[in-house]
Amino acid sequence: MSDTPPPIPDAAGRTVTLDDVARIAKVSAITVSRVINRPHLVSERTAKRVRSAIARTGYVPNLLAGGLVSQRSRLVIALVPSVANPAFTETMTHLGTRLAAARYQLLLCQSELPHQEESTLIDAVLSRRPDALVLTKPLSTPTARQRLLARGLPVVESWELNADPIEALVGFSHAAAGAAMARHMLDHGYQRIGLLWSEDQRAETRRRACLETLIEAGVAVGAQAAVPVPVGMRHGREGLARLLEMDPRLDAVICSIDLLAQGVLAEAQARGLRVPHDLGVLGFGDFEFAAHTHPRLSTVRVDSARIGELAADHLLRRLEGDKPTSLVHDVGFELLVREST
Amino acid sequence: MSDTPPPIPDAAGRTVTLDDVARIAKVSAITVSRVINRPHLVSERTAKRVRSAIARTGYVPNLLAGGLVSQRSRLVIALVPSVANPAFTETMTHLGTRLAAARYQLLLCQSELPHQEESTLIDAVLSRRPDALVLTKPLSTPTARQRLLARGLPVVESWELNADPIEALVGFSHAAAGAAMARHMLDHGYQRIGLLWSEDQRAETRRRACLETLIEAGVAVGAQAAVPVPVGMRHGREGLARLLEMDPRLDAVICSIDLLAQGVLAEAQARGLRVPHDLGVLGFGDFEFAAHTHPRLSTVRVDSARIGELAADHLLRRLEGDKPTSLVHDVGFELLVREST
DNA sequence: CTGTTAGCGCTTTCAA
DNA sequence: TTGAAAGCGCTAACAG
Repeated sequence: MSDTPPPIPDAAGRTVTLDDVARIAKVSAITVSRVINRPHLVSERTAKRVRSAIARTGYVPNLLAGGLVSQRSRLVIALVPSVANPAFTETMTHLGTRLAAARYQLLLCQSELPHQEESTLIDAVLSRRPDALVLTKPLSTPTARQRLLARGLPVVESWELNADPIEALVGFSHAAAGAAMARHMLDHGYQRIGLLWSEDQRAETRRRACLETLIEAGVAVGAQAAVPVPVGMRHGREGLARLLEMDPRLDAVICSIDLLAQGVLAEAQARGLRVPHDLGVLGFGDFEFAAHTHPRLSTVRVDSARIGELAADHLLRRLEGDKPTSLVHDVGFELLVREST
Repeated sequence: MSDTPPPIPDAAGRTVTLDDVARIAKVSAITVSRVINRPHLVSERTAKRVRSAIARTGYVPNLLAGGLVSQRSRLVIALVPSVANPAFTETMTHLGTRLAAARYQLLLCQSELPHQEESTLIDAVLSRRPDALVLTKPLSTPTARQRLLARGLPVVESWELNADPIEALVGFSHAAAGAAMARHMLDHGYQRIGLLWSEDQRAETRRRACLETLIEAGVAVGAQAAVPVPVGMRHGREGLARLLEMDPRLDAVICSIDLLAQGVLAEAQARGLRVPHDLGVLGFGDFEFAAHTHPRLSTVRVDSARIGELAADHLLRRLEGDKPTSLVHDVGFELLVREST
């Protein structure tokens, strides 16, 4: 059992500190600190000795202490409604990757757990003293907003393009997307359109714009149904059933999100309705599966990865000391016409 | 604009500290601390004054400082491969909810970002001094394991039931699940079975057991194909195509995960194969969509939520000072026979 | 029930 | 290139 080097925690059970390492390497504590954080300030000879001491002791820096004195935690916290929402995964992957490359750690906080109030949650997050925050939706509580403003913390709000960002905004116009969805259906000549929508603020913005465009064009909106979040395929199936009950002659359904569209596809199939011949189906989000359903789903693509990258870039610029330049970046969206419309 | 009370950060731009609050409330710092952390030790009269001072100043505690001295961060970090994997969402929601109820904050760390080495990642996580860790898969690096062991940190490994846990293990036997999947197909009389599998260690464990059971029963495994992670529906569609090329007479396909099975369903449909008549399809995971595909997908259900609850319970017990009782909890699994087999 | 003292582990600042 | 002193903001331990 001597092939793995012995662990050497401290002689007692005490956790190893910078001073312990310093003593072993016969240097001062600050030198050890420099080897870890600013190695270019230390001679290679000394650094080597220190690194060996770190390895032998299994020293792991205490960022609580480091962050307390330096006022930098190298921590970025991102709020996501829940990890169940596939919309944000690409954003988070790219955000995390880019931040990690700059030695910042991204940690995710689920914001839509039961009994969580927004301003309490923000306080809990701020109490960790992150260097920056990423929000996947804008704050609705004024006090929470003020906390961030007061602190001058770098913040990126994302997946939206509302009027009044705290500091930076990376997203797209949900209203424009909703209108584009309507126009697409209009172009394809659909006449009796049903709307299947999730009870979510952003989805609601898309729905309104969509409905307005449809009405302006004089097209009948035969039926509308709302489903609770978090949505699943189940709501898509049940939703189509409800819609068809309200108006059996629907020739198309627009869905607030691909998950619903997928359910609609399944329900249509179960009822022997041919898509797109008997029923056109349009989704939103371009989730991975959308390109591989049968028939393949027409949808709206949002560049989730790019949102993450832009957020990271802004944050990194801010963290390098740049002034809080207010940024509003529209990443746009793209209507993907596949086989379901 | 005077309906929202004025913010009052510090007179200067300095962030508000405990001492500031104490001065305003005319009490000592420790009393403010008590109002926040152990309110039962403070008279209601004093507490009231303090709370009002907190509210007026917008004070947000600094947990870096608090954690440094108290050696408790009230932070639990969970490692998830990536937020893209729906298997863990229920686990994380329930874990987070239960921990929050006990005043612990759960933060998620993505462990499968590019350029992330396991032991480096663990060190980065440990440097935040969390009070506990939850792993969605066991550590493979011996040094990382040792770090945790040495630190005596409460740790739950989950979604597995391997031989040698660091401390606690909540999961199920992937081998048993694989065998059960095979037996199910056998019971239904399938004769030429294809295996579509993702390149993932746990999936591989299930595949082996599945294959073994099939072979023991003397059933032909006509074809096998592996797909890279992260898997998507796309791999399911392409996978069935490859499988059918290898053996056009396949009468069933077992998939390592529901996402693949969903793709197989779509591809079968696109080719005019009727499920389950022409082709039986079995998935794993019982993701939300599985019950709502057409036909509904037979699969293996794992109680993801319960894993999170059990993990939380163990951690909470440990954090209340209990000895590191080694726990191995088998949550089992359930074969859900729906319409695709 | 409230306060005083000391110090957690680290980095900043200044000096050599 | 290295080090000494000071202190970040908070809570444990003890005293009153």
